[in-house]
Amino acid sequence: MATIDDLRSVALDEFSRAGYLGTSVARIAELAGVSKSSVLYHYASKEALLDATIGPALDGIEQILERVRRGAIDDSFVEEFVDFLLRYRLEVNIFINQRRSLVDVPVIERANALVVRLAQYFGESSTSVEDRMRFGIALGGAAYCLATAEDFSPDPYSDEHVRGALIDILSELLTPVHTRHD
Amino acid sequence: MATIDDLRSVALDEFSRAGYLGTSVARIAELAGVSKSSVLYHYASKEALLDATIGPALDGIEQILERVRRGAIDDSFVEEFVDFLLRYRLEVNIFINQRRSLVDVPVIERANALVVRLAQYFGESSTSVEDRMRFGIALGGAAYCLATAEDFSPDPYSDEHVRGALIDILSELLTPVHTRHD
DNA sequence: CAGGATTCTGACCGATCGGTCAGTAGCGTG
DNA sequence: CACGCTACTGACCGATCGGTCAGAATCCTG
Repeated sequence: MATIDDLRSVALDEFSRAGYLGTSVARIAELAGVSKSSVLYHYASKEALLDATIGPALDGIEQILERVRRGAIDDSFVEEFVDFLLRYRLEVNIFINQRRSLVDVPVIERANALVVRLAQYFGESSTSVEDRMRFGIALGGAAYCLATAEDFSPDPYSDEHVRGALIDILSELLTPVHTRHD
Repeated sequence: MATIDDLRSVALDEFSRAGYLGTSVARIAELAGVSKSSVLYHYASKEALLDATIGPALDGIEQILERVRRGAIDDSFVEEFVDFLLRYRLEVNIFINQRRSLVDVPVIERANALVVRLAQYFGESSTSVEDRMRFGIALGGAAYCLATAEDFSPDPYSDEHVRGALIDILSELLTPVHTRHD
């Protein structure tokens, strides 16, 4: 169904731009060119729509977690992580920036748990404050940067350009101090 | 008046935690132990309360801008910038994470303009994508990290510890590539 | 104590919210 | 054509939103 995908696409844009609480079901319906009732026909509730919107991105995080769990964090991991951020930039922006205001929403709690688990992998090798903050800055900063890039620059940069820059910066950030000082 | 300051303090916490849209005037009144009418007696509107909440932090940004305009960005600038982030961590978190969902609020538009101006100072010396992203990651990442630190770690680190780590990380991030490669 | 200003409150308002429901339009198949 | 299923809609609901207002409580000062 084209409508279902359209609704999810519209919801993704609006949930990221105006926020989940700042986006009404009627607004999504208006942007998609259907009635509010039609939105709630395809998706049982506004929450179910959020679920469908960021669900795939959460599955992507689980894949990354599985990969981290198996092997160590090497250079190719940063590359894969950046590709994930680029692919799901709006979804990541949603559950990074709005997770604290949507504590009672199940899918957000799932996102919270995943992010915490991911953060733990970075924190367990080194319990220093700085290394923990490096991961937080990398994640929160990249999410902020990718979602608001068009606000600061009129013409968006090419994805390849942004990808290269992000890999450089995040490699620098996520490489622990003790390995850099070898 | 203790009540007025209490209300602003409560509003600061809630606007940062649950978001401006996710915080009702009644909720603020409940947390402050007064009636909703009393809140709207001291502050003409919910928007005026937001104004009083993040206004001082915006004044702080203007001071930083003035300093940047006068002199170059040196090591002590990062230190001052970190102190600003630590002092106004909740306020910064509010207008960094919610500025896109509150586009019609005047005080948020003021914050937007200030952040854009600050970003321009970093972008004008180098128009490269990477240098622009470095500033975005530093600002968005630090705001995210400082506001959500307690979510990931049960016991908060001391401010001095966080301050030192943040200065290290942001110095590394904000030092342009061309100077590092000298 | 008297009285005016300040502080505070409950009752109420229109608007908007997410969600329900009965009903209809369209479409493919027998 | 007739049937059944999917897609869709307008009307409506209770709840909550920000905000208003008349009046009560409190406080300060003469």
